[in-house]
Amino acid sequence: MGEGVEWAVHCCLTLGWLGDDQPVSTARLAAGYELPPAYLNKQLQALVRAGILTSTAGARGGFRLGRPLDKITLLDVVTAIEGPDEAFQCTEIRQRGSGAESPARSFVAPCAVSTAMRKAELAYRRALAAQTLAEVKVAAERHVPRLEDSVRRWYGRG
Amino acid sequence: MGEGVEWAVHCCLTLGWLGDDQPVSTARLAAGYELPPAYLNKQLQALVRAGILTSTAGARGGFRLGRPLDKITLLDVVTAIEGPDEAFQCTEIRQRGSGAESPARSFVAPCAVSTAMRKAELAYRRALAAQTLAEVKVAAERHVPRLEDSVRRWYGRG
DNA sequence: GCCACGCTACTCGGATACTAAGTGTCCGAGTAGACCGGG
DNA sequence: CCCGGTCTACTCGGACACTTAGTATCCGAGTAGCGTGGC
Repeated sequence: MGEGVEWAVHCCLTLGWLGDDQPVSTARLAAGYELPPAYLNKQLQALVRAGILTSTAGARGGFRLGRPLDKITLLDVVTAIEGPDEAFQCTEIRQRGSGAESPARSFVAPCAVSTAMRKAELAYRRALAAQTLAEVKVAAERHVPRLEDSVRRWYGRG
Repeated sequence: MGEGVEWAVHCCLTLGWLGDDQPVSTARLAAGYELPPAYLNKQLQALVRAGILTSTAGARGGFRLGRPLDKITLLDVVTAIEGPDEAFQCTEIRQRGSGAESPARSFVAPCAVSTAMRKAELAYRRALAAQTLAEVKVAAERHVPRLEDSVRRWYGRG
């Protein structure tokens, strides 16, 4: 999994702490985590395409949350960055070679291996979808007191 | 996720159908699924290193199951092929930049993002560990009747 | 006829190229605000 | 003093290099069985 996911989640949380009053530019977000600005911008563009963020161009432009954090799940972010298709891709190798002798039943019977892998991946996606960014934000604040104030202060009170 | 996982699972199932009487070479397994033999051999080597398979060199050599299929989980195969480390790697970007002002608490407080992602990935691994290759084999036989006979016949009765 | 030796064919195993996805960077299009001149 | 136009600075957005992981291949080390020669 690419590291863009980590960047995206942290940036969304930061946007949540700073509030939607005014957009935050890529440069400031990148400076906050010491990330390459241009590449971070690429990831944020993916979030915009997914509707998680909204972007405003021009001077004093930047990124804003597209909807409140409790309406954004971890699955939304992962899907936006990593793409919609799941990790395990069944290439139907069972139909090649020895399985080729019976082409008739090839398309009706599901691949047992694929089914088993999909079951696990579904559990993964369910666990991701069950967690909203609002919950993650609360957990972070619970671990570190005064976190929101600290962030707002660092970014120049948002 | 690499396609080697699919190859590995199918090969293990085939070895289960053929029985452990005599080892099966890479060439025959590769011919059964029309896969590149040398590369498949590489994946099988990974399974041997993980203890899932045992290899015997020399003429009439090949691969055998290291233990019965009901003692091999999907997680075992995935870990053997993809490696032990999990997909999401926390690089602790929260400590860089804005978070650097408080280095003291950096190592005590866990990263909320990492915790959330790990929770999902744990669900994934649990779902993988809950399924043994024996169960997958039974499922495949349920979908396609006479499957074992068909496989044994294609491989020259094992 | 039986046994020991050597030989060949076959297999795994790791070292070596090739390809694609992920990572990182740069430059152009567009906009909002600021500055300046005129009324 | 107020308003409109222009101009600049800043931002997003996509197009262009670079690096690492994954894919594919080849060749060497080692072994089991078979053939051959000797006893």
